[in-house]
Amino acid sequence: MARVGLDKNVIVERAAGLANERGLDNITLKIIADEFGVQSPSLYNHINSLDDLKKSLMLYGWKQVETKLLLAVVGVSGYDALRAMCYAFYEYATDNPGVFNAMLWYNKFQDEETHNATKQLFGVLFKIMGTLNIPEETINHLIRTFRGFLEGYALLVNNGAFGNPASIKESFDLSVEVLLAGIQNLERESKI
Amino acid sequence: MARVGLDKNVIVERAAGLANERGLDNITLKIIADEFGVQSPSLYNHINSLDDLKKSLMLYGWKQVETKLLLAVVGVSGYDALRAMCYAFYEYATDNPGVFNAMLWYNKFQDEETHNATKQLFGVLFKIMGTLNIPEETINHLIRTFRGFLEGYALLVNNGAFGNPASIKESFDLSVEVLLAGIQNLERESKI
DNA sequence: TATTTTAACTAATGCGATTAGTTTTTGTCA
DNA sequence: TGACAAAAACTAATCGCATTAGTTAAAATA
Repeated sequence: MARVGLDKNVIVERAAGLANERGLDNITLKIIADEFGVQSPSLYNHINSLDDLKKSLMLYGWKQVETKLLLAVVGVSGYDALRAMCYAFYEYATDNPGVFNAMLWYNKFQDEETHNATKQLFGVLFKIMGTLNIPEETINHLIRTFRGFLEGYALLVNNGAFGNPASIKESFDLSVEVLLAGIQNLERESKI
Repeated sequence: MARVGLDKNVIVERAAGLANERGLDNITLKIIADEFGVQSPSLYNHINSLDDLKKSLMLYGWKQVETKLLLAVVGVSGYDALRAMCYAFYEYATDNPGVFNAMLWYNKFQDEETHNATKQLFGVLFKIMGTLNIPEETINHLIRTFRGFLEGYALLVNNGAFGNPASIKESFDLSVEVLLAGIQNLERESKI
């Protein structure tokens, strides 16, 4: 009955690793508990439920993504900054498929905490697109455009939905250019 | 012990309705069996497992989407046809959130049967983009672009990930125009 | 009409999340 | 230092679910 020194952070981090290895849907409290050499009910001293743990996983992921994306735009501006953020997000999502799934599904938990996890990220996006003379309302729309595409594309990649693996990177490259060119085009034609 | 007259199709259709109402993750064999006034093990005379049922749900969804999208492009061509398909897909995905989830997740079951469910759809997409003078290889990339965006955006909408519901439609409208303009732009600059 | 097949049934297993109640460790305060 | 309170582990038990095995009755077929 020696204490292991668990706490929520440790559990979330281990769960993140397991989710990435085995898939989010395949992790159980039993599996996590075994990792720590502990009985599964013991985890309830640190978490409220499996759903609670998955929500923590979601927040953990968004915080990591935020950090990664903010780093990616240091010293870059305009369309290049947007491009860099797309690549950084894609890299995180495909490197961390389990955590990414939690980020995806648990959008439904959107609340104050979630909001805070991505506050800076939104701030930076507004700044970047602001320098491109895109009005605020349009920026809100375009963030959704990128988010939809990036989450969707990464999800398809992670689930092996694309037959030919060789060209997945090329498809992503082209997709990003299409999005950026589309924004430029609408801007030029003053449709934005 | 009167027979109810179940078969796989009936079960799949009922499961589709339940999934749309309650969410894919919340349907159980018990719930489906109750709907038919039958014990849950009885379902095993018609399906192999819950996973098998979800796979059927995925195929069912893709077939419905195919039909809907093919209808949407009757009498329309070029970029207008692409636009029409985007809207048709989005409508199906948001009208049928449960089935759409099955379509999404069960990409991993990609096999001959799945392939057949969307064969015509791909054919039509190639035809449409072919008339826009887009080379075949690029068409393959662009289908992925659209698929990523459409599935991702619909997923975010279905999960309530966007705060302000009022402007969700506007964001979609703009997103589609960005994509179409992006393709046009790259084409004009001969980058495709 | 007899027989085979099919589709329902009941009973049972096993797994996972979760809860309740118990014991032991650890940290705190007199 | 020693009692005590809090925290973290434990065991035992419940409940709901998917799934399997074996049984019975209805339908289809010969």
